[in-house]
Amino acid sequence: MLMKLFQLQLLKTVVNNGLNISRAADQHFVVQSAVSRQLSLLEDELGLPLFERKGKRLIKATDLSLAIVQQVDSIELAMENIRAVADDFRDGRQGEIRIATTHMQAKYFLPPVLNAFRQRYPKVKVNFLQGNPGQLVRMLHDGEADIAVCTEELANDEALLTHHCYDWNHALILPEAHELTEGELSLERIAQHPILTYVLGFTGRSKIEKAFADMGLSIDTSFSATDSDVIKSYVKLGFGVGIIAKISHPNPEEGLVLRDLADFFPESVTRIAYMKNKHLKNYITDLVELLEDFGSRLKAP
Amino acid sequence: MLMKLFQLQLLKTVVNNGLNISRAADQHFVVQSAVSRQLSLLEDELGLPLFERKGKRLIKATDLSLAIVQQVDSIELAMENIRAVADDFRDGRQGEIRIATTHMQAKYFLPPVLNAFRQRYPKVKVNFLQGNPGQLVRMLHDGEADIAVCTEELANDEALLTHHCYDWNHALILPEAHELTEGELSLERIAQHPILTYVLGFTGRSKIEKAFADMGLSIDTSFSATDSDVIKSYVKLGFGVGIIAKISHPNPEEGLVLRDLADFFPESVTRIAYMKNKHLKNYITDLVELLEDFGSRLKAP
DNA sequence: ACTGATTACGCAGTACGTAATTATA
DNA sequence: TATAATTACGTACTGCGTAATCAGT
Repeated sequence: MLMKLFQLQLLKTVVNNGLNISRAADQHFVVQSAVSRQLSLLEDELGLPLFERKGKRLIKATDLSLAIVQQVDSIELAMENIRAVADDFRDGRQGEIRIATTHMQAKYFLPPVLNAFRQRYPKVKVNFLQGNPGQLVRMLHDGEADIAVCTEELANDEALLTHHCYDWNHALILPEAHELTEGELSLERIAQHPILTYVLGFTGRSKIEKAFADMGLSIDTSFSATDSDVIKSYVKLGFGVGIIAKISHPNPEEGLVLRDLADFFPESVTRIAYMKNKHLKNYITDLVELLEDFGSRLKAP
Repeated sequence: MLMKLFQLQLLKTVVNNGLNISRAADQHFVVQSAVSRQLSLLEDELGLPLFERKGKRLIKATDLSLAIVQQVDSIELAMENIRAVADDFRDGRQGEIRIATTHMQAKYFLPPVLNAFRQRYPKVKVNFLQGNPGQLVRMLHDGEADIAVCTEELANDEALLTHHCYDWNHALILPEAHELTEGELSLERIAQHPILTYVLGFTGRSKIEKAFADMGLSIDTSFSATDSDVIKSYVKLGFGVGIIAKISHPNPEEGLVLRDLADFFPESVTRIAYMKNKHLKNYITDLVELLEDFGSRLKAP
């Protein structure tokens, strides 16, 4: 086991920085020559090249390098786990939690949950990382976030463990006095108006598309946002009718009318996810439980 | 990440050697004081004790230590994987393979498979590690073996990946001129004789016990062995009737009679197993395929 | 010319070994 | 008294930084 962990980490950083040794050196707070030397030593020990070179320029990472980088990920995770366990034992009531989530969850679902959490763990720092579901998954993989809360994508990733949180439905949000505020609703009627909803990859957008397509209806979705509030604002301004998560309009609001669309789109499921092999600090485990509790209580009256 | 890998490995060795620092030091080819110092430094860094001490004696590993040891396992696996991948790239046609298996597989199923394997990879060294199924699983976990081939236990272990290999049945092995060589067989008739079969935990022994118990029959199993050959020898000497895997008596043999017992005991399944996160060298992957091929061909005439 | 990788050399810090010290069984 | 862990001290080695060199764009 002469192979040093630091050498492996350097390799990872080089590979993840476009094969630029200088940049990698900066990130590890050492000079280029040091990195160059360590990588040479590693190559010597393995008896194989880590890069395809053109003179002194690195052209391409070998398959070996890529395989090593994967293993380094797992090693670094284990190292972080050790630190996390130690933190738990030192003082399980303080620390930090990084929650990757979407705007909708952060604004409409999480506030009461985090309020309860904060009462139990007043010393834990809570950080939000926002992004689309694809980005959230990446954040988990890269160790930038501890847990993710969102609606799509999470279920299909082998490396993730997920918990069910809550089910929700879409709703129509209309300007006051819009013709759709009256009478029986139908996808046909809705399709005749410009539709304001979430950007692709977000909070159930795919289900909306599909429902209209299945009925052979084409819709005008020239306006989309990641964010229910933005959608509501433009609905108010008369840009069209909004389709948003029902829970993102909890209270009646001046100038807006909400109508349920549960009959037209399938239920969406919000889930909690984290990396399978990651050690969850005790307060994170507790937060996951809180999320499940609050989630299941949403259904009940 | 000041935490050094070597420190963590020392900790693991100490924990796995009854908290004896001196012994751990020997295993790593350093002196006691060095280990003692490194562990102190690790404790300082983590800010927590790794052991409960009574004066200068180590009494007990803390939960923290145990958690660390787990993570170290995963780190060491990753390191070995890196070496394995490198070996593959250097020369994928040579190396070593350590097969953990039982006597029955080693003697009656594996020979033709390994013959085929040897022709493809003449330079690969093949090592057998024999043991009972429980030991085989431990060998996989501890990295002493690359793959295991056996009948029981393998299916329930979360950390293992398994492949189906082949199904087999039990058979009765009798001395010539035994009364059971004639007439219709039944568990009742068999139960009237002393039964020679495998020791507990082996090759379907549990299924034998159960079949008799389900019929309310008690059997005399005062003699048992891990090994079909031993059983056969004693059957020949008139110690009783043998129940063995049918495939461990492929050819007629002077003084012995074989009768099928497929109707009385459920089929047993032989499986191939290896650690989920382990990198399999290409020739190991090939061997697994060979095992599956030969296994599936057993059924066909 | 300039960016970026490799090689050469002196220096500092880390970790080992020897040995003395302390504590338990 | 014997075994085993901790502490003290001198030494060797590993790996950094500075700087010079070399190779592409």
